Amino acid sequence: MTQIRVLVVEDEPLIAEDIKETLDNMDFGVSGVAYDSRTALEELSRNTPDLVLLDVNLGSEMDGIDIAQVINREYKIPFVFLTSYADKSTVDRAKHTRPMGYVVKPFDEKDLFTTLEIALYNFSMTQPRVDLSLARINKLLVGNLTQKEFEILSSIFDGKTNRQMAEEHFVSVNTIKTHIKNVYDKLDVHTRTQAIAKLREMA
Amino acid sequence: MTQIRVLVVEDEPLIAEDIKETLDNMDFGVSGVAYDSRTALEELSRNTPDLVLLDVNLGSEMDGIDIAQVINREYKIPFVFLTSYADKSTVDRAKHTRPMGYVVKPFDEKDLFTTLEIALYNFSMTQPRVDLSLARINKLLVGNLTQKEFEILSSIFDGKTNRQMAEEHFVSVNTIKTHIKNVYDKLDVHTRTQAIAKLREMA
DNA sequence: GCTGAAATCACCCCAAAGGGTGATATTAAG
DNA sequence: CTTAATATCACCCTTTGGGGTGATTTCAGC
Repeated sequence: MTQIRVLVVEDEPLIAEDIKETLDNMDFGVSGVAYDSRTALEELSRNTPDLVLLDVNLGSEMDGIDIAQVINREYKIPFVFLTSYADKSTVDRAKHTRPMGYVVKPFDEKDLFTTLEIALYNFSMTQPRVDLSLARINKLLVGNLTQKEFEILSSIFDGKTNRQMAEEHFVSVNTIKTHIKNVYDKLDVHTRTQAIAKLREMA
Repeated sequence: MTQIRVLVVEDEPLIAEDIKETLDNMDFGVSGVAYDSRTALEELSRNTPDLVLLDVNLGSEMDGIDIAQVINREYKIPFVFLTSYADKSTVDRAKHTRPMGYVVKPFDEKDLFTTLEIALYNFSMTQPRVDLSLARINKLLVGNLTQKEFEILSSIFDGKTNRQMAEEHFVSVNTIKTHIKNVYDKLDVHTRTQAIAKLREMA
């Protein structure tokens, strides 16, 4: 199973270890752990993950929110904030970075999993296509759709017609129809609106 | 403009007044304010609102969660919890009542508005038809769709075909098609998937 | 009692979507 | 090297959906 690669940015080594262990037992793989912002930025550029778990309060010059801004500007991958307490002004600042989710410490294993899952799903649905991670996200969340099938499903989600998709992908309408047929089979639906409803209920 | 009628259940008179003022300046009308659970239940039966803003911690025998259960059982209208602090076990209990949203005190005006809006929208989309309040919800959120048009739009959202809708509404497919045409005109779209996308972006 | 909005339905036509089958080229994995 | 998965396309046919027009009924508001 292709795993989602998660970068954990957390200055408390004990908590970081806890998270790492928890993630290892799920369908998520830890691509790296950073105890400070500098290491986090290095990890991002050298070993770009599919998702970042980001502690808001780091002991270093840059805090989690600063890193979030870098991610938005340069990497365009989803991230989820880790917070120990709900300081209102910090939460307000954090909100503006449009995180895909929040996890409150001490975290619950199941909650963590669900939050990451939903974060990935929503991200994949709302962001401009990020082909690199699409296949992985899809494998974890939707089932066995291929990359192409997933892209086409996303287009359906956006309200595109078969003709539009054909033009965008530089293929014939017949090809699009074939992909859609496969999607329907895999999702066990018969129309595009049913497919959309199915996606919604899976989120 | 037909207003959404909101019942405010909050034992702190000062906060209750604050909320009332805030709501009065929006497209929401306050149908009543209850300082305790008994009054809340009376208001619910005598003057049923479209939505309830529910403080979790009331000073009385029943707390907000108990009231939420009554609402789910007997009124089937959406409600949003008001909480001052995020006590984990309370939040867990609250979650099981399937609230349509949470507002944390001290609340932000804009947040309150958005939360209520989304609560109404999601409720209208996920619950079995609640015809009484649908027209109002629709007027506030969607525009000028008639009640029937809105119901049909909801069915499209659920992935129904025209034939299915016709059977459910005991009318001909032609009638359904006419309604759909009107919906498309009003939403300025041309296909059902576009209509769904439009609804999503409005939420 | 007239007006207008809403809901009902019937035609028409054409475009789009769905379902079945089969074929081919490429690539990844064993 | 062989196999399986993926992506590509064609052809068929049927169902569904979308657009245009016009008609009737009902009901609330003026």
